[in-house]
Formats: sequence, structure tokens, C-alpha cells
Amino acid sequence: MPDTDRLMTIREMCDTYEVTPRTLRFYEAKELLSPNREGQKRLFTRRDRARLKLILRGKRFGFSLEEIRQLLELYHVGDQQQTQLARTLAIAKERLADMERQRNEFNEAINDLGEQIDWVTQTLASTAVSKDAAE
Amino acid sequence: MPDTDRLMTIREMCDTYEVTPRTLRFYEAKELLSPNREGQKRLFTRRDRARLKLILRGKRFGFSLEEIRQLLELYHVGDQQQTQLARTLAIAKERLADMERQRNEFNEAINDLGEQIDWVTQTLASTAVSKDAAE
DNA sequence: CGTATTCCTTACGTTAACGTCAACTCCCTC
DNA sequence: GAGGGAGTTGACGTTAACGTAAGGAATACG
Repeated sequence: MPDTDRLMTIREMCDTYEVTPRTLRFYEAKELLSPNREGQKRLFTRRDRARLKLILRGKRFGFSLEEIRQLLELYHVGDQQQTQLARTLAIAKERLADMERQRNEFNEAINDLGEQIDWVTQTLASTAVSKDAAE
Repeated sequence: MPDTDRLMTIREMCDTYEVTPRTLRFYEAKELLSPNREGQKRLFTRRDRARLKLILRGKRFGFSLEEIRQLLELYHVGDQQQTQLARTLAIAKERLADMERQRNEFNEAINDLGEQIDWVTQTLASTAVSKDAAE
């Protein structure tokens, strides 16, 4: 059995991905994850791990869990109906366009901030000099 | 008096920037804005407008209002002390590094999503064909 | 003068995304 | 068989960023 097919306990998951048990149970409640059960214990599959990675990445970009849930459907195609799939696809395309727009704004902001930092650095340097001169 | 120096009422602000009065009062309470008063009414200055724009942009990038408040200090240099200014500058540089890291991840995510969309589009097209053929 | 509009303050309500705590159930081991 | 961990299910608490509603002041209009 390849290592990637290992089932992980909640603790292993937490240590691996730096999340709390509460978080994983919360994601399950929100139907973002669906671990197996052994008795009442959760066992997380390869699929859960892949999804969790995407969830965490999505969060870093400021997506809500609900939005992420929609994106996850893209990675879970197989049993879906055509129309539903097409809808999901449309959503993903919109999201992609959003992200591209956001990236552009982001680049602007990075440039702005960089310039501002340069400016302040200059100011700081020159006032330090004039202060020296005054003493 | 140049138009940029006009004082704006709360409603003008709301219409211009598509925010609610509550939001503007909230930002004032958090010391992100500091409009003048005429009696008890707020009058927003050019400076408030500039700051509001930055606040809104910061929000689009997922910054918290507290983080934004720190960045705003960069745009309000003049009466500050050197040490305080230097600290602010350090914060801004970290923030810039964060943003650059985030941009890289972001680009990856955009590529991933794009590929995924292509893939699904393909799948959708070919299953549609085979479905046609089966009928 | 009445009332309509715009604004104000105060204060409680709401949503997302968990944190925290109590009370249980297994399973292991000493 | 008493205790110790790891895991479970409620259920209430928390923070950020406002929404919303109640009640009052100031100005404008007919």
C-alpha cells in the first residue's frame, strides 16, 4: 500500500497541517471534508488531505469557506451531472477572472507601497543628516 | 478653492465610495478617519478621502483594519518621531514581503485553476460527444 | 407651525470561523 | 480496575466588521 493512501488520525492531520482538531471537525460539519470512520474515530484519506491543502490555500487568498466549497467541486468531478458541472465551471471561470483582476490591483499596491517605502527611507535619511548638521 | 479641497457630507461620501454611514462612523471610531465637525455633523476632508481609498483597497487584499491602520501611518509622516517612523517602516517592509510572497502563491493558484478549467472543459466536451454517439 | 430630511448617538444583533470547556467513550497498561 | 491518552459530541464564548433599530437634534420646506 503506497504511503499516499495511508489513513491519518486527527492528530496526525493537525501536526502535518498545523490546524486544530476543532478546525477539522468544523470543516467536516461544513462538508468540506468527509473522513472515514473507524468506530467513532475519524480517519482522513488522501482525498481529505488534498482537499485540506486547497482549503488552506484558498484561505490565504481570502476566500470564504463557502467559496472554497464551490471551488472544491471542480476537483471532484466524476459523479456529477452535466448541467451542474457546467454551472460549477462557470463559477470557476468567474472566480478566475476575479483573481486576475485582484492580481493586477495587487501589483499596483505592491508598487505603491514600494515607492512609499523608498520615499520614507529617503526622508528619514535626509532629516537625519540635517539633524546632524544642526547639532 | 480647488475642488479637491471640498468638504463632503457623509451622504456624499457614501455615494462616492459605496459605503454606508455606519461604515464611515465605524472607521472614525477605529481612528482610521478623522472628519471635521460642523456642529455635530461630520465633514470629510480630502485627507479622509485619500485614506478611505487606501482602506478600501487594503480590504480587497484581505488586510484587517488594524493592519491597514498601521499602513496608513506611512502616508501620514510629518509630525512623527524618527524611532516611531523607523518602526512603521519596518512593518511596511515586512508587509511588502508578505504581499510579494502572496502574489507568487496567487499566480500559482491562478495557473492551477486555469489548467483545471481547461481540463474540465475538455472532459465536458468529450463526454458530450460520446453521449451524442450513444444516442 | 408641522413635517420631512439628514444627521447624530447609543446599543443590541449578526455572521464567519473557529476557541474553549464539560462530559463521555474507547483502548491501553500498570 | 484505576488511571491515562486520544478521540468524540454538544454547547456556549469570542473577535472582526459592520447591520439595524430606537430615539433625538438641526435644518429646510410649504
